[in-house]
Amino acid sequence: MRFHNALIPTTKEESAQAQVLSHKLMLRSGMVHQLASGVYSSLPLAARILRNITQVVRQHMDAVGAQEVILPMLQPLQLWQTSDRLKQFGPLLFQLHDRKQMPFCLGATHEEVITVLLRDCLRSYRQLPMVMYQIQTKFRDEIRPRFGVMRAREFLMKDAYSFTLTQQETQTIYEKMRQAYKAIFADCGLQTVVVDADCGDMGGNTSQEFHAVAQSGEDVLVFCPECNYAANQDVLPLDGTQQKSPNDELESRVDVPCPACKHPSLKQQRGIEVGHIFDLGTKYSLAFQATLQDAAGQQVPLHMGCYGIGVSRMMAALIEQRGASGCMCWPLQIAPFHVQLISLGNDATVQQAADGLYANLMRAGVQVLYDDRNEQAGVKFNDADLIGCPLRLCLGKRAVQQGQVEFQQGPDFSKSTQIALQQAVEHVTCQINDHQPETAHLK
RNA sequence: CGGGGUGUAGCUCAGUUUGGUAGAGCGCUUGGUUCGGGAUCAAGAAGUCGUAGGUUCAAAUCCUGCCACCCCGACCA
Repeated sequence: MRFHNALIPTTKEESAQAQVLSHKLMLRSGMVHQLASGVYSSLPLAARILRNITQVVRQHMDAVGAQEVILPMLQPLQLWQTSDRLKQFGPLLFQLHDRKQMPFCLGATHEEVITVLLRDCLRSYRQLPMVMYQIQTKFRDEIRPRFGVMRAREFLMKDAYSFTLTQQETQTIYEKMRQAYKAIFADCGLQTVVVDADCGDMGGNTSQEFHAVAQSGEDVLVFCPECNYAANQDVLPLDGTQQKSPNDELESRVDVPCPACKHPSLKQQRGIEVGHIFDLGTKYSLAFQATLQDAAGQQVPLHMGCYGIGVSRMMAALIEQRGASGCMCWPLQIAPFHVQLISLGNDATVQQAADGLYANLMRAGVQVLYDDRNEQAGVKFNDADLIGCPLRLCLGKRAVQQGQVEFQQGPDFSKSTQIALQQAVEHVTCQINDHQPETAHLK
């Protein structure tokens, strides 16, 4: 993509609206544009990043045998009455009416829809287990949208639902999904931890959350320094005197005994919830009479699990973990472009060389953002820092005369190496092909 | 929903106290000099001052209602 006619409206000044790093950086780098509170357009950079994240998600979901579907965003409100969720979830739903005054809502989540679908379409228990997933926009009229796409009213989510005949089978799939989730976050270069969580409005028995550890996180997590107990602080019984939030420090502690090993205090950290998995039990299958005959000829309600990933929130979480004021470096597999190619000055030979290199990179299948604008070096470098492509190629007059190009690799762009112009494409493709997804630390 | 704050050019803001014909910087357009970390000179375009009503000879400025957005709390991926 050539920069001069790309929709990448970077800005020198910071928006007054943004408070957290990821929001500031997304606005400054021209990734997103706010249309209303909690409602954002994704510009080309963000769209490409989201596409890359969803690609990783699809790979892992397909690998565990989940089947991709597309469920309706428009849902009859009646479904939510049937599942008895209208009371708790009602205010969160965007509700509307069709021309006959039938009440509808925009999909905030899809347990009801998927249960009805599988109830009507499953023929035999022999088809089980079955796992369905979709990647779709969700609508929630959040009490308080904030921090840009971090808590938006319209956001991109991957939601999956599993159906089995027994609780044990659900447990097996739950564990498979847990492993898949770890792999997804690791492949995306996001450092996450898994903690025990509250089931909330979803209902069901067990649930665990995946958190990207970050100081700007909205959740407080607790960890036992002795055993491997880890939980969202919400599930701990705290009295008013105990310190609820870990102030400004990255880590702090709370004097509550570990529920697992009775160690007298727990470590606290903040996290951004990027994934949540639930064992739903039979709550929805009972409500919608989603049953099948088992081998003994008995009608039994299906056991369900559900598994969500906040795709657009992951994008923000990556910036929180990897960004700094005015600069970012995306993991190669998620980056909007592999390479940012920068031509410096308006010398004709430089431009010619850069045009040629751009064409060759494109031909080799490299995703490249070519800054072909007639701008000062400083402008181009600053924009490159903001956009955060992990590889950078820089062509100046001196280098071109010597048949060389400057190569840089994030996150430390202060170092650079000179490589022969002729070898540049090969060098870059090697970097891309040899790249191993960064393995994030997992608990 | 309660508490706090902000709405003036595409963006960041001044001007509001004390009413008197709309300002700056950045960005944008045209031309010149520059060209490896947001350069510079000259000329220019751009605003129903969130919105509706009121007070007044006169309102961005004073009064009332409404709306939007941001921040602090309960909710969630």
